[in-house]
Amino acid sequence: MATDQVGEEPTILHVDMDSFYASVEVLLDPTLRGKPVIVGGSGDRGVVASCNYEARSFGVHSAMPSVRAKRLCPHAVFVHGRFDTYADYSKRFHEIFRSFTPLVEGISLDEAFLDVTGGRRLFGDGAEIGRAIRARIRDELGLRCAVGVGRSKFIAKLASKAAKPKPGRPGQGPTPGVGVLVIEPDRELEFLHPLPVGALWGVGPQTQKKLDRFGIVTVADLAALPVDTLVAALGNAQGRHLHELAWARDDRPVVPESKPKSIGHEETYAKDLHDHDVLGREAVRMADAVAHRARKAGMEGRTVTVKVRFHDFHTITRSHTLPVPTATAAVVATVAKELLAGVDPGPGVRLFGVSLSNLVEATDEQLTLDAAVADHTGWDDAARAVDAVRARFGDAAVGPAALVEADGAGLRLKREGDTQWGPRGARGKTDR
DNA sequence: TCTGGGGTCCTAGGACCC
DNA sequence: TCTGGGGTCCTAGGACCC
Repeated sequence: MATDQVGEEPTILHVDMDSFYASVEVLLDPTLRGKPVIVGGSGDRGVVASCNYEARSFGVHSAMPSVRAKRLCPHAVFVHGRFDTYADYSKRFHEIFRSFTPLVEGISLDEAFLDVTGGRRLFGDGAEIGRAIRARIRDELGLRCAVGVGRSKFIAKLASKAAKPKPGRPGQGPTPGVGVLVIEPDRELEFLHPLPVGALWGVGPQTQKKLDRFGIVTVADLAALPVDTLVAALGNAQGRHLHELAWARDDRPVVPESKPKSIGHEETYAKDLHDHDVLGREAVRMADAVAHRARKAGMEGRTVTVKVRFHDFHTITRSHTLPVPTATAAVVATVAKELLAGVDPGPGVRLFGVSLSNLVEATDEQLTLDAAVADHTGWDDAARAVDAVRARFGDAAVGPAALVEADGAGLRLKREGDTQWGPRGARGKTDR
């Protein structure tokens, strides 16, 4: 029994749904079957979030501007994403995953890693589990997926990609994939080294450009480069990481259920905004959404960040860290507006966003305070909550931040002896 | 071609503390 | 003091992923 676990290679699965959002849309509206379907914004500034194989056969792919997708595939059906619905489906196939192992790590709505090392005696080897999962997802949900199996997350992910169908020519169906692909430990390098470097996790367009200068095209080329050279070119963390990956070394564990580190909301506007007041109202709306989601997640955060993207795509962020975490919309909005005061929207703002980070799990006291302030149920409740925080964490926990105070138009954040707190970004740095 | 919205992680400089 | 060095936190930006 013990020998079964000791010295054994882990078995990791990566499950990747086939064109997930678009497939769910076809499922919910069977008249779409057989037609090219594109999920995403259809406006001038929209992009493709997902598309089915009928659309892909015309060269459409995720992240492509919708304007271009329309040109490539004029008869495509555009649908707006219904992310709550996708999340429901995601929950359902996660339940299927969890019937094979508790070690399930979702990396997006449509992808997950499974560590099935402990379940092999019960359910069979990786390939068998992969086939069982595919069959259940097909039979119970009517969806398709590809499964990669390997000794590590990274190999499993590359394997699932290789197991997927390939888009055919326009008007023709896709070439079916193998569905489940197992990469045995002794075949890893054989599988990995011929792939283009861009296949590696963490190699995007910018990194690719840098690697081009060394004449690196394949993973084998990358593996042949000394680590020090790579570190000099890409920095310490990325250089070492990519070198390890190029030799198929990846010991990152499958981690189920991790807490979020930030919660944000942002929007690209159909027409640029130029007006400070309009932006201020947007800040309130976004702060509201962010605070609501934070409370729902049972989290609160100390750092509020605003993000502004100008018409020319130049993007800036301004942030401020509070002494005490919050999940109160009014507080987040106040900080966001203060930060915004140091930004000139004159050139035209195409995107604006608010996010909350430095997250911690909410304490009961803080939630009571938030609720009291947010609902205006009464300052007595708020004061009691503050007292509770003081009693538990000391004066320092609430002293510097003091309270949120109603003042006519809304709420203002008060800090001790502070006449001009707020964006320190206003200390001479330009926005360009 | 003209670039969404949700995130994660890394880097680098400065402040501050011991 | 002609000034060390490490650690941690904050801010801003950038690359990347799905």
